[in-house]
Amino acid sequence: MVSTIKEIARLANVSIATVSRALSGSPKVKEETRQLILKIAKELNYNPNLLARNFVKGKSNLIALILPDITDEFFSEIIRGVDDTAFLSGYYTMVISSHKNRSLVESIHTIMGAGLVGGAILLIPFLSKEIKEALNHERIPFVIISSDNSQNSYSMVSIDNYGAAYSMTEYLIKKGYTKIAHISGPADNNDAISRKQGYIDACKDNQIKLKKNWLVDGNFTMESGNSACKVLLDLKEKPEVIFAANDMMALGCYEVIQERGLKIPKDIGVTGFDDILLSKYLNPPLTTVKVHINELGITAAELLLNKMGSQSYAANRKVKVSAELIVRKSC
Amino acid sequence: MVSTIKEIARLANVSIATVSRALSGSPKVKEETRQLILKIAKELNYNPNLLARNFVKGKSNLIALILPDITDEFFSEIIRGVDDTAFLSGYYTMVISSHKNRSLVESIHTIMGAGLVGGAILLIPFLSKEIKEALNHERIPFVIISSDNSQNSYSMVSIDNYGAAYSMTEYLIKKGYTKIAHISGPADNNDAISRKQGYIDACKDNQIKLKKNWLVDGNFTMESGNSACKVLLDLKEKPEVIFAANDMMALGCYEVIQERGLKIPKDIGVTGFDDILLSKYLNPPLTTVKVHINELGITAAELLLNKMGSQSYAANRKVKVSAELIVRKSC
DNA sequence: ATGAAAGCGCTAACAA
DNA sequence: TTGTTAGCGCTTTCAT
Repeated sequence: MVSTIKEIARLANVSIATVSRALSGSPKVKEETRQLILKIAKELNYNPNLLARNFVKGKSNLIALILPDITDEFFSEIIRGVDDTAFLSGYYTMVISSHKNRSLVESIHTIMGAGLVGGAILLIPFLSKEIKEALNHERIPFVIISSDNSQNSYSMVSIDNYGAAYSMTEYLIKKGYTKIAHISGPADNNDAISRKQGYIDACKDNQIKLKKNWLVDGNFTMESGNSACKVLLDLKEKPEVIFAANDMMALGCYEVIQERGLKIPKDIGVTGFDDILLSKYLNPPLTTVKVHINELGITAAELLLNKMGSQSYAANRKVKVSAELIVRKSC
Repeated sequence: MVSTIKEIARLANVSIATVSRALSGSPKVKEETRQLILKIAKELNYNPNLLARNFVKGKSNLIALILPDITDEFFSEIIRGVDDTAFLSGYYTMVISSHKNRSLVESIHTIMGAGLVGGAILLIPFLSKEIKEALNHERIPFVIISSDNSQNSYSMVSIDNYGAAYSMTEYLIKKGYTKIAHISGPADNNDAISRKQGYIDACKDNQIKLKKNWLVDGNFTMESGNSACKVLLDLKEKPEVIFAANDMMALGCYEVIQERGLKIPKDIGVTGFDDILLSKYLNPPLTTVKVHINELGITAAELLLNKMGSQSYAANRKVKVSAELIVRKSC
C-alpha cells in the first residue's frame, strides 16, 4: 500500500525518470511538470523508499554509533549529540551496544562491512591491538571517541583529561595544599591514565612532593573509592586533599570520611572528575570537572560527516573536547 | 572492493543462486558445495549487503526507537534494553530523538514510511490527538511506551505508576501516617496522572482524609518541588509526610526542609518516585519507587518483534512493567 | 525537458 | 541439487 514513483509516474503521465528528477530537485524539469508531480506525490502520501535509494546509490545515510560493554550515565547525551548532528545533515543514527553476545570486534565486522551504514562512530575506552586490527580492515569512514593519544592513524575525539586533571591539581596547589593524593582509575582505561598523568605533571611542575603512598589505584567504582580512601586515611602521613579520578570514587571517599567523623573540606578535601548528576547535591557539593559530553557526540558526528562527504580521503583529525573546573564546597 | 555473491559464484563455479542458498543455510545445497562456498566467502571476507537483502525482501531488520524531546537519566537503559533484545533476533536499533528541528509527528511520518525500518518503538509521554492521527496512517508495526491507559488500539508497555503509587501510599498509612501530602507532576503527563490517582485511591480505600491543600501541583522539576514544599510547610495544618511524584521534586523538598532546620523523617517524612541514581546517596537516603527500566525496553522490543514476526496481525497487547518500593531512611 | 533502459546485490519462483 | 531469470524502487546514463 506504500506508494512508489511508478504510481506517481502513471498518474502524472510521465516516466519514472522524470518523477525521480522532480523529486530530487533536478533543475531540468519543467516547473509545470514538477508542480504536478509534487502535488500527486503529496496526495499519495508518498515517501521515498530510503532502502532502495541507499541501495542504488551504493551508499547509506545511516551511521552506526558503537558503544562499549558498559553502561554510563553519559551515553544518552552522546547518543543525542550524535543523532542531532547527524539528523541535520540527513543522516540517521543506529546504536549498537556491545555485550556478551556481541563483542566490539564482532560489531565492527558485521556492522561496518554490511553496507547498511555509511560510517561509524566508535566509543572505545581502550584501543586494544585486536580492535585496531579489526578497524584496519574496514573501508567505511569512522571516527573514534577515545582518550588514547598514542594513535595517529585515526580520526579521534577525546576529552581533555590531561589538561583538566592538570588544572584541577594546580587549583589545589594554588589553594595552598601540598599534600595531594590521587585515586586513579583502571590501568587499561585511557581516560584514567591521562588524568593520572595530569596530576603527576602538575605536581612536578609546581615542585609539589609526589609521595608514592599518595597515589593509589582505583577502578572507577564507588567501592574502590572506599578502600582507597581507607588506605589514605590510615597512612602515617595523611594527605590534605584527595583528588579522585572520577566522581563515583570521590563519593566512596565521602562515605569513609564521614563514617570516621571527619569533615569535608575542613579535615580533608575531596575532588572528583565527571560532574555526574548527583555531585552537586552531595553534602558538601563536590568540586569536580565537568566534561561537555554533548560536544563529544556532536564533534564526532561532525568529523564523520565530513569524512563521509568528501570524495578524497579527509585527513585524520584529532579533536579535544574541553573540560571545565567546577568549584563547589568540597575543596 | 567489497565482495559480493557474484564473485563468490565465479570463484566457486556455481550460480549466484546457489551461493545465496548456501549462505542462507538452505538445506538443498550439497554439503560439499556449501563448504566450498563458505570457504571462499571467508577468504574474500564476504559480508552480505544488508541494504540489498532488506530491499529485495521488502522488509527491514532495522527498528526505530523514537524518543521524545526531553532528556532523561533512563533513556540509555531503555535504548540498551531495546538494542539487546533486538540484536538477539537479528535486528538493529535506530535511535531518533525528537527536538526542535524534528517533531515527533514528523519523525513518525518520515521514519515509519520510508521502508528503512521494519517496526518502531515510540516513547511518548502524552498521546496527543495529533500523534494518534499520525500513527493511524502508518503501516508498519509499532509499540508504544507510555502510561496512557485510556488507549486500547495500540500495543503498549507502561510503568505500573498507579499500582506503585498506591503501594507507596499504603506503606505510609501502615506506618501510621494519616496526614499525607502529594506533589503531583505535569497535568499532561500520564505517568504523573496515574501516580496521583494511585495516591488518591489508596487514601480513599483506607479512610484517610484527603485534604485539598495537601495535593499540590508540581511539574517534575526540583524547583517545583521547592515551591510546593514551601506551600505545604506554610499550611496551618501541615502534613506529616510528603509523597512527591518523582525524586527530583523530593529533592526539592529536602532543600526546603533542611533550610528550615527541620529533620527528615523526624519532623516530616519525604518519599519520591523513580529511584534516580542520587536518591540513595541523599541524606537521609530517599524512600522511593524503583522502576525496572530495562524491562521497559526489553518488553517493548519483544512485543514489537512478535508483531513483526507474525504474518497475521498480532493482537495489541498491554504490558505493565512492575515497580518496586525501595524503603530507605526518609520515611 | 523527457523517456527508455540498465543496473545496484540479493532472493525466490520456476525450470531443469 | 543447481541454474536461470525476474524483479524489488530507485538513480543515472544515454538517447531523443
